[in-house]
Amino acid sequence: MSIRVRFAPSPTGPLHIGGVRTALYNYLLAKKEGGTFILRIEDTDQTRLVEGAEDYIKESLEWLGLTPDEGPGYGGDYGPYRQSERKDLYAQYAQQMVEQGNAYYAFDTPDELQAMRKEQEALGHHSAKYDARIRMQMRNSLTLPAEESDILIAAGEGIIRLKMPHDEDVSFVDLVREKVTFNTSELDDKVILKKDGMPTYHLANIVDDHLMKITHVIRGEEWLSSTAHHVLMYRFMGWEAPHFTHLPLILKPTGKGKLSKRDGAKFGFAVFPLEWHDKKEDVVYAGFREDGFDPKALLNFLVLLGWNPGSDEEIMTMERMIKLFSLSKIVKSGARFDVDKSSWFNQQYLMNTADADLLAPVKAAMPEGMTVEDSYLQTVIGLMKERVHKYGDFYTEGSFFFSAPESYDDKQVKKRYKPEQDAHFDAIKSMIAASSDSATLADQVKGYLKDNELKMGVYLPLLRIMMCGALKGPDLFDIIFSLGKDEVLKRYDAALVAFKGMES
RNA sequence: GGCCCGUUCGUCUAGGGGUUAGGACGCCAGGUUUUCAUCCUGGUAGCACGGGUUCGAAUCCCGUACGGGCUACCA
Repeated sequence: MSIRVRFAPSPTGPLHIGGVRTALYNYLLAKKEGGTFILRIEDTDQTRLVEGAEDYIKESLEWLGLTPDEGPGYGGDYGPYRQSERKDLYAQYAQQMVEQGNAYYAFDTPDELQAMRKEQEALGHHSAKYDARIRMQMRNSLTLPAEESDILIAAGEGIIRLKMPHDEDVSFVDLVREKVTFNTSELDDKVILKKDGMPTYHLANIVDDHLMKITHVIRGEEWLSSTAHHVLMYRFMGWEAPHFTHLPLILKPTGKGKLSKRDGAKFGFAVFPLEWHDKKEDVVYAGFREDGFDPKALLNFLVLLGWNPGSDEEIMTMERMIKLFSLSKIVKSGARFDVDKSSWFNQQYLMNTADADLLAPVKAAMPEGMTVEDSYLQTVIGLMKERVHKYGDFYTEGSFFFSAPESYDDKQVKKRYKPEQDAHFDAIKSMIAASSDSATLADQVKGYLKDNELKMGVYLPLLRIMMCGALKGPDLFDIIFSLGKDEVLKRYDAALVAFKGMES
């Protein structure tokens, strides 16, 4: 049977980086095995829906290149792929479990539940669960006379809870952790069908995974504790459960807790693939795209956060990741997000990509109001790409390619510049004015310096500062030829004036 | 608190009874360069702790500590 996996986010906000990695692992397994990668929108909590979140999720997946084979807007034979549109499907299964004695109706109001928890707390039971010990004290179809429950059910007052069996070990195999066991007496009677007729995650999940013929569930570790409930439900329904794989969480750089929404601003990096404007909070959360990352580099960085190919190979294309991916090499422990390494991956990507392929994304990162010719920009890309980490860096680190320096490294100038050098600089200037190509000019200038017993370490750095403002950047003569003679001579004159103003 | 999961350089990880505990990021030093970056060479730094099992434990077992997750009519 061919593999079918799903990525099932909830549209309650932007997709975060942990979700991106979950999507990636699902995608990789599907592609490796010639299977199907499905996007399912888990929007069963109508109160937490956020406008634009579903579109954001899709746009993110598209940007990353993790395009679903099936999903809302992507077609597929197992739709609809939005749980809210499948609402009518779920009740019958919950109903079936009630009839089988595996579930029951409960009528407790939120107030009553809260009162129960308070009461239990007072008795010393920390965060009490609605479980076998408690359920006979509550208002439900197990405790109320049948006629009374029937009336309440008919009036739409009931919700459906799973009835956990008494003292039974439920085990399942997690492909990363091997065997995991829970005892049902530790498990609560989870709500599976809510008052509004919507299923909770647990019901919707197993029903849809079954109906959509999902073979492998790959999700975050936060779901590990409820997996026993899911396994039990598969058993109640007489369905075969899929294989489970729980992914270690991505932690804050401090290692304290899982990475969350606000950590980006706190630690200085994006936690979302795309920038997200939270209208409710009126906050803009940074995105990797807007920060100048290439999605391929991001994915390469993420795939190694919790998985390895079993070798020292680190720089991988998507094809390579697909080829090498395997669930058995997924790591068990949580991984911290390392900003430095993420930007190293992006730099590696830049260095290994052809200038022409970099043109479009670099253009996209261009500051507002700037206009640059493609051919020139491509030259700059070629000269700068091993010196930058992100797309925007071409304009900041390489600002001198686009405008004359606004200031000069005066410390370095003072160290080297003397007015007596002016005559030699004039000679160099005329060489530039007469030059026709970079290599020849370099030879001429260096030859001149040698012939006159002048130090390269004095004149060349000064010439560079005239062009760039500081001692950094690509080959000096390449810069000169990229800028063009007019611009070079203009900068030359302006710099010399500035240099003279500095010494004194 | 309870249950579940985890713990190898600062970080990401390899190694799963006998290894000088390997690689990558970062950092440091040297080389290359007019400079920066790249590149090359070298260095820094780690098996959480305590008991067992064993001729031998980073590796297997138990305990402890620490960390994480879950503990909603949220996902």
